[in-house]
Amino acid sequence: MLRLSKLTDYAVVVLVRLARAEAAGAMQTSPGIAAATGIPEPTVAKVLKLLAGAGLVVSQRGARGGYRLTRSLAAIAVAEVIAAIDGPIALAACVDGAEGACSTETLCPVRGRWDPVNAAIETALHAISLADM
Amino acid sequence: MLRLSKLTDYAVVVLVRLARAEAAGAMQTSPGIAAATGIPEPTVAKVLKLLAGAGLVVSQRGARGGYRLTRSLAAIAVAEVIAAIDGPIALAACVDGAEGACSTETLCPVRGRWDPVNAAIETALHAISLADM
DNA sequence: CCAATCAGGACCCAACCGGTCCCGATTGCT
DNA sequence: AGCAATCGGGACCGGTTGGGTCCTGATTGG
Repeated sequence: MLRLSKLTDYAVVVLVRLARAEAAGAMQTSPGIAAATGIPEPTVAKVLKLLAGAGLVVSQRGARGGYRLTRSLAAIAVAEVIAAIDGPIALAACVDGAEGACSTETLCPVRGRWDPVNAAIETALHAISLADM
Repeated sequence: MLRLSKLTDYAVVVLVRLARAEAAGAMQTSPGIAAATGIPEPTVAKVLKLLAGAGLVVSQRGARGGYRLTRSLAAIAVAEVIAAIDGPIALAACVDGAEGACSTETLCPVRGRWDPVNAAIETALHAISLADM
Protein backbone atom coordinates (compact mmCIF):
# COMPACT_ATOMS: atom_id res chain seq x y z
CA MET A 1 0.00 0.00 0.00
CA LEU A 2 2.90 2.28 -0.68
CA ARG A 3 3.47 2.47 3.03
CA LEU A 4 5.23 5.45 4.43
CA SER A 5 7.21 4.67 7.54
CA LYS A 6 5.73 5.80 10.81
CA LEU A 7 8.96 7.55 11.67
CA THR A 8 8.38 9.91 8.78
CA ASP A 9 4.96 10.70 10.11
CA TYR A 10 6.50 11.48 13.46
CA ALA A 11 9.11 13.66 11.81
CA VAL A 12 6.44 15.88 10.34
CA VAL A 13 4.75 16.24 13.69
CA VAL A 14 8.04 17.07 15.35
CA LEU A 15 8.95 19.64 12.74
CA VAL A 16 5.60 21.34 13.03
CA ARG A 17 5.99 21.41 16.77
CA LEU A 18 9.43 22.96 16.41
CA ALA A 19 8.01 25.64 14.18
CA ARG A 20 5.37 26.50 16.75
CA ALA A 21 8.00 27.05 19.41
CA GLU A 22 10.24 28.87 17.00
CA ALA A 23 8.11 31.95 17.37
CA ALA A 24 8.97 32.04 21.05
CA GLY A 25 12.63 31.90 20.13
CA ALA A 26 13.27 29.04 22.50
CA MET A 27 15.04 25.84 21.66
CA GLN A 28 13.21 22.60 22.17
CA THR A 29 14.64 19.59 23.97
CA SER A 30 13.69 16.09 22.95
CA PRO A 31 11.95 15.35 26.26
CA GLY A 32 10.03 18.57 25.83
CA ILE A 33 8.88 17.69 22.34
CA ALA A 34 8.01 14.20 23.44
CA ALA A 35 5.78 15.57 26.16
CA ALA A 36 4.13 18.01 23.79
CA THR A 37 3.46 15.53 21.01
CA GLY A 38 2.77 12.36 22.94
CA ILE A 39 5.44 10.49 21.00
CA PRO A 40 7.75 8.31 23.15
CA GLU A 41 10.88 10.22 24.05
CA PRO A 42 13.53 7.83 22.65
CA THR A 43 11.71 7.80 19.36
CA VAL A 44 11.63 11.57 19.25
CA ALA A 45 15.34 11.61 19.91
CA LYS A 46 15.97 9.22 17.05
CA VAL A 47 13.88 11.27 14.66
CA LEU A 48 15.63 14.47 15.65
CA LYS A 49 19.01 12.89 15.15
CA LEU A 50 18.04 11.85 11.66
CA LEU A 51 16.67 15.29 10.88
CA ALA A 52 19.83 16.88 12.23
CA GLY A 53 21.92 14.62 10.04
CA ALA A 54 19.93 15.75 7.03
CA GLY A 55 20.41 19.39 7.95
CA LEU A 56 16.74 20.13 8.50
CA VAL A 57 17.36 21.05 12.14
CA VAL A 58 20.44 22.14 14.05
CA SER A 59 21.35 20.93 17.51
CA GLN A 60 22.87 22.71 20.49
CA ARG A 61 24.69 20.47 22.90
CA GLY A 62 25.13 20.80 26.61
CA ALA A 63 22.89 22.20 29.25
CA ARG A 64 20.17 24.49 27.92
CA GLY A 65 20.73 22.91 24.53
CA GLY A 66 18.14 21.57 22.17
CA TYR A 67 16.99 21.68 18.57
CA ARG A 68 16.00 24.45 16.21
CA LEU A 69 14.76 24.59 12.62
CA THR A 70 17.12 25.76 9.91
CA ARG A 71 14.39 27.08 7.64
CA SER A 72 10.72 27.86 7.71
CA LEU A 73 8.16 25.14 7.17
CA ALA A 74 7.33 26.59 3.79
CA ALA A 75 10.90 25.93 2.66
CA ILE A 76 10.87 22.26 3.62
CA ALA A 77 9.47 19.86 1.04
CA VAL A 78 7.83 16.65 2.08
CA ALA A 79 10.29 14.83 -0.11
CA GLU A 80 13.15 16.07 2.05
CA VAL A 81 11.60 14.74 5.21
CA ILE A 82 11.02 11.37 3.63
CA ALA A 83 14.55 11.28 2.29
CA ALA A 84 15.91 12.20 5.70
CA ILE A 85 14.07 9.41 7.48
CA ASP A 86 13.57 6.64 4.97
CA GLY A 87 16.54 7.34 2.76
CA PRO A 88 16.40 8.18 -0.92
CA ILE A 89 13.06 7.73 -2.59
CA ALA A 90 13.12 4.49 -4.56
CA LEU A 91 10.08 2.39 -5.21
CA ALA A 92 11.67 -0.74 -6.59
CA ALA A 93 14.96 -2.44 -5.99
CA CYS A 94 15.82 -2.09 -9.66
CA VAL A 95 15.97 1.68 -9.57
CA ASP A 96 19.46 2.39 -8.50
CA GLY A 97 22.53 0.37 -9.30
CA ALA A 98 21.35 -2.76 -7.55
CA GLU A 99 22.14 -5.16 -10.35
CA GLY A 100 22.54 -8.44 -8.58
CA ALA A 101 19.30 -7.99 -6.69
CA CYS A 102 17.13 -9.07 -9.61
CA SER A 103 17.49 -12.72 -10.52
CA THR A 104 15.53 -12.36 -13.72
CA GLU A 105 17.74 -9.59 -14.92
CA THR A 106 18.28 -10.91 -18.40
CA LEU A 107 14.59 -11.67 -18.94
CA CYS A 108 13.05 -8.71 -17.19
CA PRO A 109 11.43 -6.54 -19.87
CA VAL A 110 10.94 -3.56 -17.58
CA ARG A 111 14.55 -3.45 -16.50
CA GLY A 112 15.12 -0.08 -14.89
CA ARG A 113 11.85 1.24 -16.21
CA TRP A 114 10.57 2.37 -12.86
CA ASP A 115 12.70 5.46 -13.18
CA PRO A 116 10.01 7.70 -14.72
CA VAL A 117 7.55 6.64 -12.05
CA ASN A 118 10.11 7.39 -9.43
CA ALA A 119 10.82 10.77 -10.91
CA ALA A 120 7.13 11.61 -11.06
CA ILE A 121 6.65 10.85 -7.40
CA GLU A 122 9.72 12.77 -6.42
CA THR A 123 8.51 15.78 -8.36
CA ALA A 124 5.11 15.59 -6.74
CA LEU A 125 6.61 15.39 -3.26
CA HIS A 126 8.99 18.24 -3.90
CA ALA A 127 6.08 20.46 -4.83
CA ILE A 128 4.49 20.14 -1.40
CA SER A 129 5.98 21.91 1.60
CA LEU A 130 5.24 21.27 5.23
CA ALA A 131 3.45 24.57 5.38
CA ASP A 132 0.83 23.08 3.07
CA MET A 133 -0.14 20.58 5.68
CA MET B 1 12.27 4.23 1.50
CA LEU B 2 8.76 4.34 0.17
CA ARG B 3 9.06 0.71 -0.71
CA LEU B 4 6.88 -0.69 -3.41
CA SER B 5 6.04 -4.33 -2.87
CA LYS B 6 7.87 -6.82 -5.02
CA LEU B 7 4.55 -8.30 -6.07
CA THR B 8 3.71 -5.07 -7.82
CA ASP B 9 6.95 -5.24 -9.70
CA TYR B 10 6.09 -8.75 -10.77
CA ALA B 11 2.63 -7.63 -11.81
CA VAL B 12 4.11 -5.17 -14.26
CA VAL B 13 6.36 -7.80 -15.73
CA VAL B 14 3.46 -10.20 -16.05
CA LEU B 15 1.22 -7.62 -17.71
CA VAL B 16 3.89 -6.70 -20.21
CA ARG B 17 4.39 -10.35 -20.96
CA LEU B 18 0.66 -10.77 -21.50
CA ALA B 19 0.64 -7.88 -23.91
CA ARG B 20 3.43 -9.44 -25.93
CA ALA B 21 1.46 -12.64 -26.37
CA GLU B 22 -1.73 -10.74 -27.03
CA ALA B 23 -0.57 -10.09 -30.55
CA ALA B 24 -0.57 -13.81 -31.21
CA GLY B 25 -4.12 -13.99 -29.93
CA ALA B 26 -3.30 -16.81 -27.58
CA MET B 27 -4.16 -16.94 -23.93
CA GLN B 28 -1.38 -17.36 -21.45
CA THR B 29 -1.38 -19.87 -18.64
CA SER B 30 0.31 -19.13 -15.36
CA PRO B 31 2.89 -21.88 -15.79
CA GLY B 32 3.63 -20.48 -19.22
CA ILE B 33 4.14 -16.98 -17.94
CA ALA B 34 6.24 -18.27 -15.10
CA ALA B 35 8.53 -20.01 -17.53
CA ALA B 36 8.76 -16.95 -19.74
CA THR B 37 9.51 -14.48 -16.98
CA GLY B 38 11.53 -16.57 -14.56
CA ILE B 39 9.15 -15.74 -11.72
CA PRO B 40 8.17 -18.73 -9.56
CA GLU B 41 4.92 -20.22 -10.76
CA PRO B 42 2.85 -19.98 -7.54
CA THR B 43 3.78 -16.34 -7.27
CA VAL B 44 2.70 -15.68 -10.83
CA ALA B 45 -0.60 -17.38 -10.07
CA LYS B 46 -1.14 -15.17 -7.05
CA VAL B 47 -0.36 -12.02 -8.99
CA LEU B 48 -2.73 -13.01 -11.78
CA LYS B 49 -5.48 -13.74 -9.31
CA LEU B 50 -5.10 -10.29 -7.85
CA LEU B 51 -5.05 -8.68 -11.26
CA ALA B 52 -8.13 -10.64 -12.28
CA GLY B 53 -9.90 -9.47 -9.15
CA ALA B 54 -9.12 -5.89 -10.08
CA GLY B 55 -10.42 -6.40 -13.59
CA LEU B 56 -7.13 -5.77 -15.32
CA VAL B 57 -7.12 -9.25 -16.80
CA VAL B 58 -9.84 -11.78 -17.49
CA SER B 59 -9.49 -15.48 -16.87
CA GLN B 60 -10.71 -18.47 -18.78
CA ARG B 61 -11.13 -21.58 -16.72
CA GLY B 62 -10.77 -25.18 -17.69
CA ALA B 63 -8.50 -26.87 -20.14
CA ARG B 64 -6.96 -24.51 -22.69
CA GLY B 65 -7.83 -21.69 -20.38
CA GLY B 66 -5.62 -18.88 -19.25
CA TYR B 67 -5.45 -15.12 -18.87
CA ARG B 68 -5.90 -12.24 -21.23
CA LEU B 69 -5.64 -8.46 -20.90
CA THR B 70 -8.80 -6.41 -20.84
CA ARG B 71 -7.19 -3.28 -22.28
CA SER B 72 -4.02 -2.19 -23.95
CA LEU B 73 -0.99 -1.34 -21.87
CA ALA B 74 -1.44 2.31 -22.73
CA ALA B 75 -4.81 2.26 -20.99
CA ILE B 76 -3.47 0.85 -17.74
CA ALA B 77 -2.09 3.37 -15.26
CA VAL B 78 0.64 2.41 -12.86
CA ALA B 79 -1.64 3.51 -10.07
CA GLU B 80 -4.15 0.81 -11.00
CA VAL B 81 -1.56 -1.92 -10.81
CA ILE B 82 -0.39 -0.71 -7.44
CA ALA B 83 -3.95 -0.49 -6.19
CA ALA B 84 -4.67 -4.00 -7.45
CA ILE B 85 -1.72 -5.54 -5.64
CA ASP B 86 -1.03 -3.38 -2.62
CA GLY B 87 -4.52 -2.08 -2.07
CA PRO B 88 -5.55 1.55 -2.15
CA ILE B 89 -2.74 4.07 -2.18
CA ALA B 90 -2.34 5.48 1.29
CA LEU B 91 0.92 6.69 2.72
CA ALA B 92 -0.01 7.08 6.35
CA ALA B 93 -2.46 5.32 8.60
CA CYS B 94 -4.23 8.59 9.22
CA VAL B 95 -5.43 8.98 5.66
CA ASP B 96 -8.64 7.09 5.61
CA GLY B 97 -11.12 6.74 8.40
CA ALA B 98 -8.75 4.96 10.76
CA GLU B 99 -9.45 7.09 13.76
CA GLY B 100 -8.46 4.87 16.62
CA ALA B 101 -5.14 4.03 15.00
CA CYS B 102 -3.47 7.24 16.13
CA SER B 103 -2.94 7.46 19.87
CA THR B 104 -1.97 11.11 19.78
CA GLU B 105 -5.12 12.00 17.95
CA THR B 106 -6.05 14.96 20.06
CA LEU B 107 -2.56 16.43 20.02
CA CYS B 108 -1.54 15.60 16.49
CA PRO B 109 -1.33 18.90 14.60
CA VAL B 110 -1.17 17.29 11.17
CA ARG B 111 -4.30 15.25 11.71
CA GLY B 112 -5.43 14.07 8.32
CA ARG B 113 -3.08 16.43 6.56
CA TRP B 114 -1.42 13.77 4.49
CA ASP B 115 -4.34 13.90 2.13
CA PRO B 116 -2.88 16.46 -0.29
CA VAL B 117 0.34 14.48 -0.46
CA ASN B 118 -1.62 11.37 -1.11
CA ALA B 119 -3.60 13.04 -3.84
CA ALA B 120 -0.46 14.36 -5.47
CA ILE B 121 1.09 10.93 -5.65
CA GLU B 122 -2.06 9.38 -6.94
CA THR B 123 -2.29 11.97 -9.67
CA ALA B 124 1.31 11.40 -10.65
CA LEU B 125 0.82 7.66 -10.81
CA HIS B 126 -2.36 7.95 -12.82
CA ALA B 127 -0.53 9.97 -15.43
CA ILE B 128 1.85 7.14 -16.23
CA SER B 129 0.68 4.11 -18.18
CA LEU B 130 2.41 0.80 -18.53
CA ALA B 131 3.13 1.65 -22.13
CA ASP B 132 5.45 4.37 -20.86
CA MET B 133 7.68 1.81 -19.28
C1' DC C 1 33.10 20.29 39.01
C1' DC C 2 28.47 18.92 38.06
C1' DA C 3 24.28 18.47 35.63
C1' DA C 4 21.83 18.56 31.42
C1' DT C 5 21.66 17.44 26.85
C1' DC C 6 22.98 15.55 22.27
C1' DA C 7 25.50 11.58 19.52
C1' DG C 8 25.89 7.08 18.16
C1' DG C 9 25.51 2.53 18.38
C1' DA C 10 23.68 -2.26 19.96
C1' DC C 11 19.78 -4.76 20.67
C1' DC C 12 15.07 -7.05 20.77
C1' DC C 13 10.52 -7.82 19.47
C1' DA C 14 6.54 -7.77 16.54
C1' DA C 15 4.38 -7.18 12.15
C1' DC C 16 4.41 -7.79 7.50
C1' DC C 17 5.57 -9.73 3.08
C1' DG C 18 7.16 -13.05 -0.10
C1' DG C 19 6.67 -17.59 -1.25
C1' DT C 20 4.61 -22.30 -1.06
C1' DC C 21 1.08 -25.67 -0.82
C1' DC C 22 -3.45 -27.78 -0.92
C1' DC C 23 -8.04 -28.66 -2.33
C1' DG C 24 -12.31 -27.45 -4.76
C1' DA C 25 -14.61 -25.67 -9.08
C1' DT C 26 -14.82 -25.25 -13.99
C1' DT C 27 -14.24 -26.49 -18.79
C1' DG C 28 -12.32 -28.46 -23.12
C1' DC C 29 -10.88 -32.79 -25.16
C1' DT C 30 -11.16 -37.66 -26.07
C1' DA D 1 -19.06 -39.74 -19.65
C1' DG D 2 -14.64 -39.38 -17.91
C1' DC D 3 -10.20 -37.26 -17.72
C1' DA D 4 -6.94 -33.77 -17.60
C1' DA D 5 -5.76 -29.08 -17.45
C1' DT D 6 -6.47 -24.87 -15.47
C1' DC D 7 -8.26 -21.17 -12.44
C1' DG D 8 -10.05 -19.79 -7.49
C1' DG D 9 -9.43 -19.22 -2.84
C1' DG D 10 -7.69 -19.94 1.31
C1' DA D 11 -4.11 -21.53 4.99
C1' DC D 12 0.46 -21.60 6.33
C1' DC D 13 5.39 -20.58 7.35
C1' DG D 14 9.93 -18.44 7.43
C1' DG D 15 12.83 -14.30 6.68
C1' DT D 16 13.27 -9.51 6.66
C1' DT D 17 12.46 -5.09 8.13
C1' DG D 18 11.09 -1.45 10.87
C1' DG D 19 9.66 0.40 15.45
C1' DG D 20 11.07 1.02 19.87
C1' DT D 21 14.29 0.78 23.97
C1' DC D 22 18.58 1.19 26.27
C1' DC D 23 23.38 2.20 27.25
C1' DT D 24 27.61 4.58 26.97
C1' DG D 25 30.25 8.48 25.50
C1' DA D 26 30.95 13.63 24.21
C1' DT D 27 29.88 18.44 24.85
C1' DT D 28 28.60 22.63 27.18
C1' DG D 29 26.46 25.91 30.50
C1' DG D 30 26.02 26.91 35.49
